[in-house]
Amino acid sequence: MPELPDVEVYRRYIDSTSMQQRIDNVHVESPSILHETTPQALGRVMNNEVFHTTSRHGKYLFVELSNEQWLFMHFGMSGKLKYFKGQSHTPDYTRLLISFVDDYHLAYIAPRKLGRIGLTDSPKQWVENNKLGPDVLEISEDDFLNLASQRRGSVKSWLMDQEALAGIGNIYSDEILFKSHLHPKRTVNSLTESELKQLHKNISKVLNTAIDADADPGKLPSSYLLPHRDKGGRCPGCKGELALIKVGGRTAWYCPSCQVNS
DNA sequence: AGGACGCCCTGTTCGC
DNA sequence: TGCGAACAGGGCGTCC
Repeated sequence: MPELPDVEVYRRYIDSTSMQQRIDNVHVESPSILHETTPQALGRVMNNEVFHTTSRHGKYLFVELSNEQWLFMHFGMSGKLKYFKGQSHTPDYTRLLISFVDDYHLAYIAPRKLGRIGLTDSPKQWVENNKLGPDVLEISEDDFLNLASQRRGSVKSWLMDQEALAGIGNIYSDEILFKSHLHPKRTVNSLTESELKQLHKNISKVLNTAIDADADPGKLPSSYLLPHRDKGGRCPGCKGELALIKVGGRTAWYCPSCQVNS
């Protein structure tokens, strides 16, 4: 589930818990989550350093160490973080445990080991090498319109394509399309300029609202789709039953009355 | 280019 | 009740 809002909440969590503490151990429980590095290299680079700054691009979280190397984390479908005291309290499914002095720890938890973790000396370069599109909260209206003009296919697939726009996943694409009254299968080239401008505004509104709600769907306004996005769920607007289709191999929930494919 | 699919991985939910 | 199948989610690779 971790999409841009979740990752931004994790970034702030690290900022408020884990900065400026000497790292005295790095334990990799599941080496398969490492991307182009090894447990030994991770330990060598991180031991005796401290976290300096954090940043985020799309669904990727970057943490700068005091030696100017960066740790990056991606959370796959089930990843999260937990900061705690006392190693005996290590959560289940901890795949990476970063231990600070005085028995404080930061756990990277991922029941489904689909996330990945690695090192880079430049987040900017890393984003380029991995062909990530612009962070979707940073993109201007003009650039958004320009990107749309180069795109065909369904609007939902476009929003979720990390090479096109970085940060939106399945859950929040549904929410953004609901707020924009757009059917998930509407083609990008069929969208009017005014629909695109509205879509661009709604991306920021929805994602920022989610961040303010700690990326907890239960804390979102009941006028949002997500609290109702389940079997038997009803549209908070017209009260009609929500529908379920596959778009790009993903489950898309939408309101067939409020989001018409025309 | 983009859609359809399978795969990764595992806890949870569904169907018989 | 109990079992296995299907599903969820993000990303990547392959085929068309």
